[in-house]
Amino acid sequence: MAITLVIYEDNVKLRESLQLLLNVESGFNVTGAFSHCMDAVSQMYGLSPELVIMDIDMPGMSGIEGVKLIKNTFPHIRVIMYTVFDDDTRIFECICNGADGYLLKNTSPLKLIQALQELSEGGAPMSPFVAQKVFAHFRTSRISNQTFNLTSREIEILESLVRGNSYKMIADKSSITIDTVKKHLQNIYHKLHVNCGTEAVVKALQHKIVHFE
Amino acid sequence: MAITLVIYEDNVKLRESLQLLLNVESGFNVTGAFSHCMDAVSQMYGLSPELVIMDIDMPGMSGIEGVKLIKNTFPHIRVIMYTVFDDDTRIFECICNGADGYLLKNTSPLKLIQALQELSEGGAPMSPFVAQKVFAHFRTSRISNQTFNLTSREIEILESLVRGNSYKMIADKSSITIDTVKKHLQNIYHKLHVNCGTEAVVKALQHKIVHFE
DNA sequence: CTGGTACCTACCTGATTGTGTAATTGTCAA
DNA sequence: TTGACAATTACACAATCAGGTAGGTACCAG
Repeated sequence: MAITLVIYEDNVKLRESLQLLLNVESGFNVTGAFSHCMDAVSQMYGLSPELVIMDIDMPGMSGIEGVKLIKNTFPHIRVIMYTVFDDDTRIFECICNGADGYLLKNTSPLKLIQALQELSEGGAPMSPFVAQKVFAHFRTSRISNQTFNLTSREIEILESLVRGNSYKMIADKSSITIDTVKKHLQNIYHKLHVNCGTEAVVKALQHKIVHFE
Repeated sequence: MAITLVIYEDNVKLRESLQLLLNVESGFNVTGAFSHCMDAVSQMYGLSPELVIMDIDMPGMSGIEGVKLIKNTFPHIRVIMYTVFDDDTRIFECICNGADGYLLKNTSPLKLIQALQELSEGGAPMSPFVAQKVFAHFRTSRISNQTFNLTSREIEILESLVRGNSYKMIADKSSITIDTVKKHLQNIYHKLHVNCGTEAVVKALQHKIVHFE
């Protein structure tokens, strides 16, 4: 069962090369290849491919807009960016717009094929350079939770609170009594310099002591 | 030129399997395999491998601590997590501590080898499930505030709640009675499909209905 | 003008949350 | 071994929160 895909790439030569490469490669079936993504919605509707390869620099509408257009209406279609641009701004904008992968154009044909395979399996293939930037982003956006000196047990309780559990539910999940939960939260509130659960939740999320689901 | 690597994994069978697999595979050379990472610093100093495979659940010191230990002193050594844990907290903590990749233990030997190759080339190999979580982290603002249809008054009340105000304080600030505040919040909870203030706060921040100060 | 919606108020009831004090156990380091 | 600290439990009291019910005003669209 071949994986169907559509290509958006304004460079004719590259577009035709990709099309040829992937159609020769067993396992893929290029059902469409276009020089711009302004008609992406109707094209997705007509072709309903599994994957989309999206260039950024195209006439009329950029691929950054294109990926948003596609993912807003067809969130199940997996879109990978394929571009020469490796700056933070474009990378993060594409990911925020729903891109599922990000390949630089210096990628070898073999790696490209591996990436598309990975993409169809639910992965998020990235060129090494891009992957580094993505990981680096996590390490900078972190205001060490060390400053609050919460114990692991306290973090557990706090996380439970953030997940929307009541004292009673926290008690059950952590196999302790409700009074102990109260005590822990009291200590947590002091350590976080807050006065109630609501504030504690905000602070926990803000300082990434606990993450969104 | 074989890629040198060290394995930290407390399960004897798995550790020996990995060692065997990777030593047979041309291109790799396992120069060390240990059941805990408490002596990682001296081991890194002695063996100076290019890559490290790090389990999380190990006696004494967890791999989460281990990766921090290694990366703090040897930032050039590339460390990939290899674990059964797929929760947000552990994943993000490992990345923040400097992990360069994150593989789940259900990964096939072939994929493992590909991942190690990718790791040594500067990439950040991740299991598909992990990759999705990492990408999802960038997209917290994608769900439109419109979907909840909160009125401006309700957003005002909700924001006040997020800022840590009690019902009474909200009532004062918005110049309404405490009973009205309750009624508004009741409506807000219904619209957000939550059952308490804590959950409402999380949802408000997650979907950027209200922003951090 | 009638219905829908946002907004506001009030009251009642029960559950939950937050604070204080006090005590026990285990671990770890000086 | 003593002291510090994490984790635990308990009880009591006050404050706050959440649900339900029942109304009232104002404004806008059919």
